[in-house]
Amino acid sequence: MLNKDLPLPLYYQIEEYLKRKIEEREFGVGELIPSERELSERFQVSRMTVRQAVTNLVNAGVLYREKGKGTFVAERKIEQPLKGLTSFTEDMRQRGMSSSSKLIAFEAMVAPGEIREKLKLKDEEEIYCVRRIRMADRKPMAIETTFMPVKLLPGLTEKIAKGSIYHYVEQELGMAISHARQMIEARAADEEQAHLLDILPQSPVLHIERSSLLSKGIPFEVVRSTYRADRYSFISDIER
Amino acid sequence: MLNKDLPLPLYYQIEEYLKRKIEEREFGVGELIPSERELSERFQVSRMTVRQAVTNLVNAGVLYREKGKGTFVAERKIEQPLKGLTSFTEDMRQRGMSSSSKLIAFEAMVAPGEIREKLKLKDEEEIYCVRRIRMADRKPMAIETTFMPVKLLPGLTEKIAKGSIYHYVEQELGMAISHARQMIEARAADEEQAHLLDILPQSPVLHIERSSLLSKGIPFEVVRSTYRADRYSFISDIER
DNA sequence: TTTTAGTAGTGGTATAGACAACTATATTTC
DNA sequence: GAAATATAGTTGTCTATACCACTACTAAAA
Repeated sequence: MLNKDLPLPLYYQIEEYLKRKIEEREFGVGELIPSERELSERFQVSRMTVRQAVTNLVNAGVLYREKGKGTFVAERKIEQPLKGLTSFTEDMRQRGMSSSSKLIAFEAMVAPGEIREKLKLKDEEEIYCVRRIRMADRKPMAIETTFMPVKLLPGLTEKIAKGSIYHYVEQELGMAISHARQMIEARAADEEQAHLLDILPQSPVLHIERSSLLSKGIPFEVVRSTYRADRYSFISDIER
Repeated sequence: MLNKDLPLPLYYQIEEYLKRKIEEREFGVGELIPSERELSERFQVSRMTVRQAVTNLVNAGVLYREKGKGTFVAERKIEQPLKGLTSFTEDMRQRGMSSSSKLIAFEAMVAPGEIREKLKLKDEEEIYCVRRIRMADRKPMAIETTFMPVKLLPGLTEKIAKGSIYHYVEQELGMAISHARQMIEARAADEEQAHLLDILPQSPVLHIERSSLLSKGIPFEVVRSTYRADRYSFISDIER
């Protein structure tokens, strides 16, 4: 069942096995999975190795344990995983819509005070300011303004900014965004926003400001977005 | 340093030790903590036990590891922890405001179709419907309508509904809400909402619908809230 | 019939060791 | 001096075992 020659850890292969069985409904929601001792016997690994696999899935919310009884398959939280930390591109894809962008501003500038503080930059340090209209199914969905330190994105070009910056950062630069804080407000659209989003002035809009950090807590970006309320709702899962 | 007679696991005592040292700035942000072997030597426990403690703190985001180098103290994510899953009462307390409620409806009724589906109830099953105006610093902040299965809250009274239902559920009934899904939208206030919130009709409001589950995935409540946009913004932390 | 005690099975905690993969530094070799 | 090589220290993975606490069931005792 397991391949000891593969460069993949055994506990990881066991995780994949368990997830597959759950996916295939062989282990149904609320049901017991085989005991740790039985799995270690079946896969010919030590119980500690099985335990590492099961513990990871418990932490991920896929399984839960009850002392003296066994380990059970947890209720699925999600129809779509709907990870909170996704790019606009990915967000729209998950919602089953096509996405595109219209770049309306792309410049490097000295960071204004408020942004400088949030990105923890020194005085005079430069940032990119990228302003885009985000389209879903070819209709305006949001206005998005992104501020990022120039020093973190040496090779950023206008061409990249027209697509997915997240994709560039993760695939090309190999950096990973680890967490973010968001503030969500309801506002009334001003004249400019209404014009760009093709709605009436004073229409309700969802305003989101997100500050994202790379691993080790390095501030990466501040994003201010204004979404059409009639086309967008923000969904999040909350734990504990 | 550790007490082997205490009914507390050794790994837990090591977790507390490490968190204390970080709190006291003895292990500063970004600095190396002692290696796993050194800690196991110091506390006279096996390395696996130290590893369990460190792994838990890595999962909690307090530490991060780098292979071949060591384990480091992570940047603090939070000024206030700002847990997502809090009651209105707790939410306002964290924001430094006093909270109170005005009960405007409290009744048991057969669940309408939409709510029945979300709470996974059988036909004809009854729910409580609690409608409250939520006040912060004595001014209206939100209108909140809560739907809960009667069978889960046998002793719910109007008196309790005037205060914190979450407090009653957790402290008196001993049930714990484990996770929730929220949908957040921007809307324009209708006549009734505007009147209850003391704002002008068509003012922007934040509409939040939350579905909460107890452990093991039992649906507990559906809450629909309408917040004054000029007084409230929704803040959340997102991982990975 | 009811209660009590036993027993087998579960996850929870902990040990002592082993080797692999990776990083940084020092040493040797060219 | 520069490059290749050792080596010491780190986390990553894994083993084989042990005993504890808890649950569910069974068998014996009241």
